[in-house]
Amino acid sequence: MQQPTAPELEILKLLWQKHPRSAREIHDSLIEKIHWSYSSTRKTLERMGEKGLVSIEDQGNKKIYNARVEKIAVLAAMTKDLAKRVFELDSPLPVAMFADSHLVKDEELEELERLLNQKSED
Amino acid sequence: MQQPTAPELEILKLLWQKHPRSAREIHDSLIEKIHWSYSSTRKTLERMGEKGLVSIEDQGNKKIYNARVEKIAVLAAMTKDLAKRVFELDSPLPVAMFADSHLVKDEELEELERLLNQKSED
DNA sequence: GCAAAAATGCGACAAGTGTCGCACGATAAA
DNA sequence: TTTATCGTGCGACACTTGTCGCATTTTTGC
Repeated sequence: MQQPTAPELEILKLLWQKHPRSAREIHDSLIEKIHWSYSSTRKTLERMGEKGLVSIEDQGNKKIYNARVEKIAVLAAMTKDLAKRVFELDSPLPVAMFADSHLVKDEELEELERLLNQKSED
Repeated sequence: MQQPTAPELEILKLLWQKHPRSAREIHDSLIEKIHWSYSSTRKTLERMGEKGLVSIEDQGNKKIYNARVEKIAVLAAMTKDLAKRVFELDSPLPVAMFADSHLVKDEELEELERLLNQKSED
């Protein structure tokens, strides 16, 4: 799975909270974290579509965006990348570490653990 | 501190093991992990010099390279980036997580912990 | 029905990165 | 000293990413 860049991740976080959303809605929520123009939000969304990170649907003449990658899967992949590529760890990191993240709900911890333990293809 | 890219990190890991080294030596060790040409190793080294990741010294007519950023500092920065940017965690991650990494010696755990606990400037 | 506001479709540009290749001076081996 | 090798200095090119702007088409509030 393609790893999202920093701004892309912020957009995904929004969509994970609630989707679908329009570019305008995403932009308005995003603006607090990323100070850039509406054009930048749109272009980033377009590129995320190309990468498969979001799906783009036409609703009449408007477009609406949905996250196309799963939250826990992305978080797990990024974590495993750090563990493996940076720390060269072979054993999986404990989920406990991330239990405090408000991004991860209790019910999701199990899934995160499962994914963390799963050996990834390099 | 500039975060190293993936290939840059591999080079740093080599230098942290033993430096200074020549471009040739680095390349020969690196080739097992990264399959690219000697030119690529050299260019990457050159760019790392510009970024301040390595220092480049002339020894006679040859050049030798030294890591210019500290191992534990880099590892801590990358870890904190994940915790904060990805998981939006405020409390620091426990060092225990990385105790198994062969990159981190026991004596270094303390320093890593100190750095992990240190709030970073965003 | 029309003008203002919003959404789209694109194109653009600079910076950063991955990845080479080539020409030239320095060195070491024959 | 002549040559084969090695190291260095650069330039180059394609792609990705950050970040916009503009011209058109739609939508919508009088």
